Amino acid sequence: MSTTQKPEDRALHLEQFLPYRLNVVGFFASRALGRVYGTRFGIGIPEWRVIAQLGEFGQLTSRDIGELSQMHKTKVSRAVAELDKRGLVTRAENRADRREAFVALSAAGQRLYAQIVPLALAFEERWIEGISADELRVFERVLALLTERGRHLAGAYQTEEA
Amino acid sequence: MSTTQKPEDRALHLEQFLPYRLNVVGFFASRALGRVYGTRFGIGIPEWRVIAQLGEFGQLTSRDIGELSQMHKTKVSRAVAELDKRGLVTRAENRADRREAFVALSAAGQRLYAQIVPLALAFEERWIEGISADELRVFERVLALLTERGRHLAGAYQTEEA
DNA sequence: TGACATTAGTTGCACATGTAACTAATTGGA
DNA sequence: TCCAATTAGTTACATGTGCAACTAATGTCA
Repeated sequence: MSTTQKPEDRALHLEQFLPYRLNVVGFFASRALGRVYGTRFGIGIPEWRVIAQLGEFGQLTSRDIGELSQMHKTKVSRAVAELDKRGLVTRAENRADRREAFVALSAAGQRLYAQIVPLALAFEERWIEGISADELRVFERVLALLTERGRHLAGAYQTEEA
Repeated sequence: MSTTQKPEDRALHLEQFLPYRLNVVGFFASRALGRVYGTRFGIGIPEWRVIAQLGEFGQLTSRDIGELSQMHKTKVSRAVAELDKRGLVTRAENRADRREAFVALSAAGQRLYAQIVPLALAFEERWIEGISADELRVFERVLALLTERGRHLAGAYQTEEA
């Protein structure tokens, strides 16, 4: 017998297994942020993502929001409906294509956005504190690559690009 | 007015926002793996984590499994029950402490584990292919740091360490 | 023009999951 | 010894979410 091992014969250690590790850190991120938004503003992650995109881009259709923030269209639909119910967004039918509607932050929504953004940035700041710029650059580059490959390995949602 | 900006006055770009990015990549990881296990073996992520830990450590209580694999005790309970129903694990009461039970892979479970491990490792391999060892080292170190901080920022489950 | 395909968005349904409450067993003092 | 506190594990309940099916509007092509 050979002592050489095919990569596939290596042992598996879950705590070193990259997909597992990424899932865990993503879970922590989501949970920590959800705690910030939830306790102070009473909104969840999907609602936060909608607000963030509208705050950045001003006016979007639900379809756009879903594509930009990687959310299933039903999740977007429900988040927008919830924000509408709370008066944080407005919906205006596109008269050139009456299937879709332009969603935008209301005045109250803009005030909320202005409150959340500093908290979000401070949260991020505290999280990456002490990590060198060089290391962060490498980390973010690898992360972008893994995300792009992951998107394909995962197989897209119906609504995402084919 | 000063032109200097406090960090908190920076604009927010969701697609650059680290918690968001980590959550997205973690979602892709989970979904891609779930596809592999689900289509070929009919098991989900929680079941896979239980199997992985038992394959690695041989015999564990549900409590241990939850701690090692970062899962809520109810998720572990249900996953173990499901695997038990399929005959993939065995449960043996600990006679020294009859509250808990030792869970282990059955013969069928061990065969399944032996089948899954190469697939999981190949999946990981394909995912990180082409990334230099140096970059990966940096990436994993930063990832470990972010995970540890995220664990605290997220606040622990009831069952995790206080 | 008309028929079929496509798209934006919503909703019914089934399922997964966290919280809280629970049972049963054990531990730790007074 | 006895009672309160703790722990392992399960379950009822409410909620979140994806898929499939749906409606309404638009695009396409003959």
